[in-house]
Amino acid sequence: MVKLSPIVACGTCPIRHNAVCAKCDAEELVILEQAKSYKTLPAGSRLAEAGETLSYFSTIIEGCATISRTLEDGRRQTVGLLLPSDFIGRPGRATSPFDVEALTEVKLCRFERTTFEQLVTDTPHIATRLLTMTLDELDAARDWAVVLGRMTAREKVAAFLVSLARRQAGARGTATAGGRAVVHLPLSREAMSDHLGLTIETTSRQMTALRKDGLIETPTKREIHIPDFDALAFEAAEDDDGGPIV
Amino acid sequence: MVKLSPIVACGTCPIRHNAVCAKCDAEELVILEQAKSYKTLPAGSRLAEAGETLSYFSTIIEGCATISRTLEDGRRQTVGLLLPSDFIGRPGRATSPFDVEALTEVKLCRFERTTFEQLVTDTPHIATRLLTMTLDELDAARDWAVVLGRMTAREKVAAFLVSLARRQAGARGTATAGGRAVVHLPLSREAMSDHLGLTIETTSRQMTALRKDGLIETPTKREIHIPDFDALAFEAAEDDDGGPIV
DNA sequence: CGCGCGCATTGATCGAGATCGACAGGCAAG
DNA sequence: CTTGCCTGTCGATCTCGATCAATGCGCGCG
Repeated sequence: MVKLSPIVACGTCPIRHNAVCAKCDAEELVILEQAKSYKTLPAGSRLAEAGETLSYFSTIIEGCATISRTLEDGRRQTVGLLLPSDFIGRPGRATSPFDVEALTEVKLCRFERTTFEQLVTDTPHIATRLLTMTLDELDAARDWAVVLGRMTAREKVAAFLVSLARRQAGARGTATAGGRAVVHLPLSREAMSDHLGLTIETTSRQMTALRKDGLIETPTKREIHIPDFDALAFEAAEDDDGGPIV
Repeated sequence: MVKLSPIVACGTCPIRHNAVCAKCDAEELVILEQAKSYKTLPAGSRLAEAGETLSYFSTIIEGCATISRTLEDGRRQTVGLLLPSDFIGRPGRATSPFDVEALTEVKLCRFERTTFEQLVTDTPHIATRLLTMTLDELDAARDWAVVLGRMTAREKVAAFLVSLARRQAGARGTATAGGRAVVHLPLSREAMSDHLGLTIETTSRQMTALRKDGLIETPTKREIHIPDFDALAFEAAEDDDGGPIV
């Protein structure tokens, strides 16, 4: 029986593989090994284009990418942020209705889409694993809709930093609640604003305001220190369930 | 082999069942028949409360419900709209991070959650079916994030009416594109505003503005006629893929 | 009937965030 | 070094949607 723990270490990749693991199911690994390849792409690469057929599904090993849509008049909204261990691909679907774009250089562990699909068909319990991942993404997307629909600019920025801190802390296995936290911003102010539904000026102003209020420190533009994590989380107007938001 | 078509007619319910069908897999039906029950609940009923354990998963047969979150200070954001044939339940999870509330009287076809979970475990290809549904929900949630993040009040209202018209037309099997369309609003102005991330006043004003511009007609408050569907869709600033948005 | 109540609409005003403009710092090319 | 470009920050002003408030309207009920 395959393990369904959220992070599955694999002999080859340092990061979880979302479907298979050498330790639990050798046969599945064989199927995917022959279709697996590593690839590094520079910042700005289109990992997927809305409507275009994907050749590969991938796990992000390093770097950061966004899922976004651009309207005809240029307005852009990011609807998802992809960090290491996140999966790019929609089992059962060859295309995506959104663009996926690398914000930084990204290292990918790729699988040929058709082979991956075949694996899902042949070993149906893997669909259960993918279902769990998709439900997590759905929760995250809906959480973010609350931020987009009902929060002020200050709350949006705070919520973003808090959620990013949680995800990065989770990846490093360090704790966040209570004390200090450090966030590395893999996004430009523009990319942040696209995610928050704000302009870059407003995002910039809110960052300055949070700094002046002592809620964050900015040694460099891309590095954020959070002296009191709970205080920043309070600014984000979080409700009862303190789960991750991005 | 179970059919994976989007609508699966069942001998008992008039609406698709998302997992089983008498015509394709008798054994699965037996498992669920013993756990199946019909229930009608009045408007305002809580079908699920954030964090509370669900006893049943359900398919909506008639009526309308929302998936929403309420912040401590009272701000509310609807993150999903449930119409007939939609499914309430998260396979593999006993709780939901959001509230599900009936906006109108709803007729449900319910399954005991534990029995349903057992069915998913025992017949793994059903997980594939559920994965497809969840990916659709994810797309819809992200589509709506674009509306919440980057659209004006007028565009939000237009986008909502257009998406509702598409869903209702799809349920009735009537065409929309090109000509007239009729929408029945199952929501109050307040519920609409919660969904759109607006206040009721702004929603109301935009409705009158659309009426004065001849884009909609409002014989009653809950009935909307769309004389030129494409013209309204244009107001919604739709981009390339004209898929459903809610 | 009149009354109260809930929902929707409309008006007047306010303010948060967008917009427009200017400037500073970093950095690569010349 | 200067020049140009890109990103980020900050100021001034405008505007869209929120807020506060009043009115209309349908409906059940005493």
